[in-house]
Order: sequence, then structure tokens, then C-alpha cells
Amino acid sequence: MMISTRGRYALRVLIDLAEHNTTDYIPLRDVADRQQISLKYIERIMPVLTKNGYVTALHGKGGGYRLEKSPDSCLVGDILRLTEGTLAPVSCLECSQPVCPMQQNCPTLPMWKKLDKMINSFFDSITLKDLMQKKIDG
Amino acid sequence: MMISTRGRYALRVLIDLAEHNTTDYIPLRDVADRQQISLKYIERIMPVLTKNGYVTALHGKGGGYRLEKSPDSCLVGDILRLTEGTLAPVSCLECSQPVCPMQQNCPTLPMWKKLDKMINSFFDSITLKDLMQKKIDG
DNA sequence: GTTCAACATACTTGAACGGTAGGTAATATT
DNA sequence: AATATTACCTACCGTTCAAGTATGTTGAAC
Repeated sequence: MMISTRGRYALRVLIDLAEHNTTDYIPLRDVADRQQISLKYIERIMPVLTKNGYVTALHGKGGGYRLEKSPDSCLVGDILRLTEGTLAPVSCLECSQPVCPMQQNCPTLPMWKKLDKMINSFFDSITLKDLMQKKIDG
Repeated sequence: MMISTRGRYALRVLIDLAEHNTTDYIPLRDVADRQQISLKYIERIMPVLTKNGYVTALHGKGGGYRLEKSPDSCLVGDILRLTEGTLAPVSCLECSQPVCPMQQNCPTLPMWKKLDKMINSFFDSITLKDLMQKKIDG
């Protein structure tokens, strides 16, 4: 599996925040209920979105999260890379992995690289707004 | 990770067999040495390629494997689906998984479906011969 | 100062990956 | 016939990761 629940949940939370956008802060409890996602699990994913300016968080009563960017300026690719770490379809392409001994003349490596580029530019061509407007035809 | 060593090794073994193609059978030992792949591990991957007509196997002394199809008739997509089981980039798309409760109006599902199609047709547009001729530009 | 919410840390459970070990079946050579 | 060689089969193993729980601590509003 290339894209885990981390990235998928993050997208759904951001969309949910956008759809219920007010000047108020929205408690994650509400989002989790609507999206049927474990609250405690998604709680651990949110800080990375806060630190990168996608949302602001407010502690305490009346607190919660508020979307800080307009949905049409949020690239799905950026959000996924942030939450997933990498979108590489094979471990050969991850810098964390030890270098493959066959890398120099591996006949398949160019194919993985090309796919990796395809995947990244696919996600970079889609914004949160596109998803909300169901502009993507599966 | 979407594509594990199973599929990647299978491709490399088939290419290796094609590159050393003779009328003889080639012992997997030789391929494993050249490709620096664990013999015992790849041994377990081969039978699915035998059963699907990609290679014929001969037991005993002088035995081994022989490629049965021409490299330009072997689609990378077929080989990967055979060895990996599925190329689905998210678990939502796997029929083995329980159905997602939000599936009906999930705003992200069409995107995953579109990506899935993209990935499958990408691999279906590449043959073993293309890989051997390094026709893919990463 | 109590309540509510974000944030932090540790732990758990299950599955998968990537392999190893040992044995059996089939074929060729001697 | 015996032996060597090779594919094939089954079981096991160690590590990592996904996904989620549990239990707090910090910060803000009332």
C-alpha cells in the first residue's frame, strides 16, 4: 500500500473543516464523528498540519481547528507528502533505504522513477477544492 | 510501499532469462547470483510464472528455467499483478478489505480510482522488451 | 478552578515483508 | 541402481510498520 490512513484521513479532515468553515474553531471531536475516524488517532496527525500552516489550533473551551488556507491553494500532493513522508512506490527510491547494489545498470529503475514522477505530478495537479467539487472522474 | 520485492525480483529474473536466452534451461542459481537475489526467496516466486506460461521449468541436472514468451509480448502490468496480487495504491480499492462506511459520498475515492487506473495502464504500456532496451526515461 | 480541547508519549495488536530451513519430487549422469 | 542436481513445497522467524489505545500534560475560556 502506498498511501496509508494517515494521508487519507488528513485529506478528509481538511475537507471537512473547509465544508464546515465558519469563523469559529471546530473541535476535532466533531470532525471525527462525522468522518467516522478514531479521534485519538487523528489527534496525532493534526500537529504536522498545524506546524505547516494549513490550520490553526486553539486549546480549551471553544477551541478546535480552523482552516487557514483556501481550498484551491492546497495541493493534495503537498498534504500527502507531509503526512506520509514519501509517496515512493518502491523502496529503491527512498533515500532512507540502503542503496541497491544493482542500481547502476538496473533495467527496471527508470520505470520506477518515471512512475514516481507521474504519481507526484498527479497529486500536485489536484487541490482540496477540486475534491470538494468532485471534479475528479474515477 | 506499493510494489514489493516479489514483483520487482520477478521482473529482473525474467529479464535475466531473456538476456541469457539459449535453447538450454538456466538454473535459478545462476540468475540469483547474477542478480544478487536470495535463491530460496525467488524459488518461491517462480511457480506462479511457470503456471501462467511465462517460463517452463525442468527438474534435475541440466534443468532450470526457460522463457516461453517473447519479451515484447510480456506486459509488465500482467507480471506485477500476478506476483503482487494487486497494484491498488490504497486499501479502499482492495476487494479483500471491508467496505469503507463512507464510500458512498467520500470526496477522495474518485481520486484513488483514477490513480489506480493510471498506474495499471502505465504498467500495461510497458513490455519486458522495452525494459531491456532501456526505452523508459526516468 | 473547573472544564474543555490540543498536544505528547508510551504501549498494543496484527499483518506484512523478506527471508531461512528442511524436506520432497523429478530428471540427467555415472 | 545410485547419485547428483534442480525445481517445488511447507513451515517457521525476525523485523518493521500500520492503526489504534491509554494515559497523561499543557493551554485557554468561563
